[in-house]
Amino acid sequence: MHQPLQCVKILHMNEEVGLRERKKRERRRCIEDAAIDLFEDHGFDRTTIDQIAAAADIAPRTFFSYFPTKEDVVLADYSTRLERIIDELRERSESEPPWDALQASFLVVAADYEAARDDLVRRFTIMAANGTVYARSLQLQAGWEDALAEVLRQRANQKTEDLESRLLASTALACMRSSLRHWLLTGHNAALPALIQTCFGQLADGLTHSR
Amino acid sequence: MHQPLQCVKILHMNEEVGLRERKKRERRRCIEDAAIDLFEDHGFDRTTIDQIAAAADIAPRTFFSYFPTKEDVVLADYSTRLERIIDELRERSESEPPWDALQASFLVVAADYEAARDDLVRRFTIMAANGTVYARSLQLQAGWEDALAEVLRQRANQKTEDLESRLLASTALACMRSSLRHWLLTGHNAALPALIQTCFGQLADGLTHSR
DNA sequence: CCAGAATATCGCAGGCACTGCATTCTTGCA
DNA sequence: TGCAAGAATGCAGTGCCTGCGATATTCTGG
Repeated sequence: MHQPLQCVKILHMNEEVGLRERKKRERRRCIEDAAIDLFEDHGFDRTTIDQIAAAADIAPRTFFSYFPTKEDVVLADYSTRLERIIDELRERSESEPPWDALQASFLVVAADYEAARDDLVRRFTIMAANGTVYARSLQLQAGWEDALAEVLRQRANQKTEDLESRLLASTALACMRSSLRHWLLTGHNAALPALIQTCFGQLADGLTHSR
Repeated sequence: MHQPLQCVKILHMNEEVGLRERKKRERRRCIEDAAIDLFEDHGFDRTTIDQIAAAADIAPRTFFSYFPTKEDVVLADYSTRLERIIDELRERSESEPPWDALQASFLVVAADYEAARDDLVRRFTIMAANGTVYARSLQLQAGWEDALAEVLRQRANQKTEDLESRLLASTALACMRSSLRHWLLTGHNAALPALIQTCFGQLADGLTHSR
């Protein structure tokens, strides 16, 4: 119904990236860079919105039209990556076992993590050092857990919220967090996808035979 | 006052519960009750510290000598329960497989949850309805995950932080959250320990054969 | 029982994140 | 070019949270 119309609109926007849209993206990036520099130099807590605004050459009020909270500057495109996992999962065959589908979906995005390695390490380092930033990231992950569980529920033709889908989504995210943490702590030299695969594999085989 | 001096002294020496300590606990409980009533009636966001203080008959400033943040009133004794899981895990034989030990430790505390059912349901309901409270609970859980992983690491005689211990701790907490959520959504009629056992069992057997 | 030590409560001033609203400026389009 | 949409800004205000100094309460040793 609205599908054709939407396509036209999207195409139109992609062809002509107006000055307005371009400036908005530039400024957003500018705020991110300025903020992350300040966070690294003086710490997250000791950096104020006013300081970020000054460094990014915007009015303090303007900051909040780009990011809802100070924490979200660090997480920024975090959300788009996780949304991609969900898209990936939706496109996979329903005949595939749910855990396999989850693993495959996470691995696709994990490969991208390697590409933007340095930038991600900076952000994750700030996140690991500050409780409120980490709390915010967990809060966002809770939202994605809901979305993941919902997709899994539909795949299994469950009518109501079921424990199994929730558990699968929750453990998948646990795999991701554990892998990311280990990746950071070990100097992010190992391949992230391999770590994730290890975690998913462990849970696939069962934890009774662990160790 | 009405009691003989000797009794007071004996009580003090044996239990160390002076008037000071007793009043502190009473007031803490009083603040919790007042706050939770207000949260239920007007919502967490629409309740201010000043309102809580007025209802609990204390100065607003005093609130923060009992709770570090507004969110923590809802979570209150949450932390002591999770600490008990860690104590339980420490006392278990090291020959026991880690996942079995984790399951047993969580089940012990889950039984207590049933005892304080109504109070917990009130708190969890507020938590489920408010993002910042849930975020705070996840932040606290992250701390317990660290502690759990550390105990598991020592059990396995690992020298440095290892991926396996972290994954075990993380998935165990995922089991707990999933179970609690399902318990709440289904009208908290089912036995919580049974739900937790289901989750742990699923992961013990392996997720490849899921569904 | 009573001073002084230890500790709790309280009031005050202030910092900072975040919001709503009204105004001004920039950009897109006819 | 002129007008409508949207972005940036300034301002005033709310509310959480903190440090500090003053006051009140409880504990302890004599």
